[in-house]
Amino acid sequence: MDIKYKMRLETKAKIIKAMAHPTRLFIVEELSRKSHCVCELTAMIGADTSTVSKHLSILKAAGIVQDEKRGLQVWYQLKVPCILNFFGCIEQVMKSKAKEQIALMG
Amino acid sequence: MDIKYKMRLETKAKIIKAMAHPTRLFIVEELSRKSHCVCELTAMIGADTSTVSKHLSILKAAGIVQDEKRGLQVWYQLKVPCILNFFGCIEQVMKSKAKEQIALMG
DNA sequence: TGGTTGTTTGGTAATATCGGCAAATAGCCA
DNA sequence: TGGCTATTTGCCGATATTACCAAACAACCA
Repeated sequence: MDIKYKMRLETKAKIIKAMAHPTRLFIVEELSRKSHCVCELTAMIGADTSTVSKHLSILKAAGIVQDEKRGLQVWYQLKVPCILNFFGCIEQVMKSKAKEQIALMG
Repeated sequence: MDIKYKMRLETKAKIIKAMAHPTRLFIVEELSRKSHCVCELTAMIGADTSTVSKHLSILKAAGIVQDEKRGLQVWYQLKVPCILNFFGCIEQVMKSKAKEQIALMG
């Protein structure tokens, strides 16, 4: 495991970690449908504005979303739609786990 | 955001979080090539056996890998190959970020 | 310019994650 | 059975993440 490969793994892990939070997952799913301003997302999530803003900055730093200032508001949009393909796989993991649960009970 | 959807998001986040670590990412990549026992992975990673074992148990709990006892050794294999599709997207994010860096430098 | 609204940043306390050591456990073999 | 090897579990200090409040910033408008 050379240093270069190690750094690559760390970079990848950071990007994945950016999505490893329920709120940020929600944001990504919502932005996959359409762009939203921080105020809209805050209303949907029901947390403090600063909390939502920080989640967005994490997603932005990871390169997953991008922002654009429009007057007073800041609008966010999904930058990498391929992220969505991934969700299908996650669902598959969930289904597989559910099946095992049932098998264990049967 | 009803409670059921919230729980679903938390479950998904847990699965993603399981991969959001360089060592666990390495394990997933290695297991995508072939099965390995804990001892092999430990040698490749160069950390304490207990540390590697814990990473494996996190991946197992998430439903990403499965284990099988063979004598003294425990062999792990990737359970959900679709996870690999995701890595392509992560690389895309990395490339997009790299491009921006270059653009910024002019 | 001063006030208002939308967003980000700084500080802080609660909680979670991580890695290594030591001890426990499991399976093999003499 | 006792010893040996491979793995897991318990514990603990160090570090990271999270959410909220308060304060700072930015852009608009009267």
